[in-house]
Amino acid sequence: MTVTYEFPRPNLAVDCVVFGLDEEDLKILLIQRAIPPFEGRWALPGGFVQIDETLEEAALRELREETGMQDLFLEQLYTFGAVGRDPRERVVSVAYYALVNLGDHEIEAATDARNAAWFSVDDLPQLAFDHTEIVQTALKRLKGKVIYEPVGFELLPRKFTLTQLQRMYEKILERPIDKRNFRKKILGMGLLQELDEVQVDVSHRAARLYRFDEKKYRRLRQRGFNFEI
Amino acid sequence: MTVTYEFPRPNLAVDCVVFGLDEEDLKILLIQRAIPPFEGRWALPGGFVQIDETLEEAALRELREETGMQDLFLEQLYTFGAVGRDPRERVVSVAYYALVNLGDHEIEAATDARNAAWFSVDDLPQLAFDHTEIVQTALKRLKGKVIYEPVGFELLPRKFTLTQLQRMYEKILERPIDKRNFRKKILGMGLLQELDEVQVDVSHRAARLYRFDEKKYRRLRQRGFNFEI
DNA sequence: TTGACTTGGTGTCTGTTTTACACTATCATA
DNA sequence: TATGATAGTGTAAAACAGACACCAAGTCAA
Repeated sequence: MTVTYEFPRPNLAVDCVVFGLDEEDLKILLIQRAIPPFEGRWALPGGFVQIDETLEEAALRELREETGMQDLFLEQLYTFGAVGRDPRERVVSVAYYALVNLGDHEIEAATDARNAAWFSVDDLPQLAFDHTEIVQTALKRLKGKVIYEPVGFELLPRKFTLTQLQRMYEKILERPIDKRNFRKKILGMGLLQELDEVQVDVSHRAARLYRFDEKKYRRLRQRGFNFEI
Repeated sequence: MTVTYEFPRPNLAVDCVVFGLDEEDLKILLIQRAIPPFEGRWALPGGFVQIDETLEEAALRELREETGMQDLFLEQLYTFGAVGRDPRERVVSVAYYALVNLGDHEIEAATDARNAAWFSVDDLPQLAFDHTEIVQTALKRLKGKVIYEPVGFELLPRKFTLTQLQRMYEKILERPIDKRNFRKKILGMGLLQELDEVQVDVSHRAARLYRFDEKKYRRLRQRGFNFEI
């Protein structure tokens, strides 16, 4: 099955920057390419957009096919259209990004991918295509976004401690935050629900657990509340 | 000359939201379509991306061809990829936006456009395709951006009064701003160069003229200075 | 069982920023 | 020379941001 057009068209692709967080680092999900070009090289999960699916559908499909990941919230990042970014032919790629909790998702390599794995953002391998630039753009955007929207909760497990939350902000913003000021501010926003539970299996005083109260968030957001950190 | 591909491909387009400002209103540049679909309907300037040009080059070319506008700074806005957004066939469109001073640019309708004209953003005609959605997205972005970057100067003539500057912020942000606080803040940033000139031909006390000092802006920006309004 | 270690949890003070607010100055024109 | 239009200016109060240090609770090992 082939198609004929009057003028040549760029091929249209999507790429996904999926962020995760563990105790150590902010991480990104990469796949190892099983086919040329850049066979064997690590790359962002992604692929070509089919004629009858939206861009976001394409991104979700490729993520599922290549990494087994499902049900995540994608946000559009930027569209990369440099003429030589793919050595085969003209490819324009719409990049998306997502935040996930590492524990919630089992990854599994599949179609077109030899392997899928998490890499610390400050220790990435050499990437295929212009994917290093895409990752840089995503990091910048995440950093910019986390300041004025409580967006990072998706990186944490549903129940978390204030210290975990603070570490997350410190990792994304790449600067230390004062513990007392942070707690004052974040509790003052009224977005956290204090639970009657504490950490278990820790070899020191157990910290209280909290969870993100999405209802309160939506209420406050509607009123134009300011979530700056 | 035709081309044949193994799989169908979306057609790739660009669209431009060009903002301008006059004494009355924030405006947007529209063209009246000379060809179907939506013949005669007003639409954003834009068109298909050629195989050997970048997205931004395509946007600049279309602007020049359709409106005569040249030499403007485009910033990528968002990529619109809904499946039925163009009635003819699948078209994915990368939207750009720009700010210009109305006085600096003569517009002239050309290729594919019957006419080109400025429309007040709160009195737009019915637009072709999903262009109303694109305009809404651009307005939201402009509003978000103007708060933390001194971006609006491009909307004003090179020499302007503080009142003109304040009116611009009020029009974009859609809220009144206190005159004294505004002046304190904006002068405190050190981005404005006070000129030895005042308005002429006004039937009241003439206001001092200022201009935007791009050098100072770049210096401050490098140091991570905060330009919040 | 006690002491050392680890992380949790808390309040105050100070300087800065933001906001609210009203009158005089200058110029043109009638 | 009076009127009308816009320019230009300062202060006080409140809110916010940032710096800073110690005790509490639990685990573990001697």
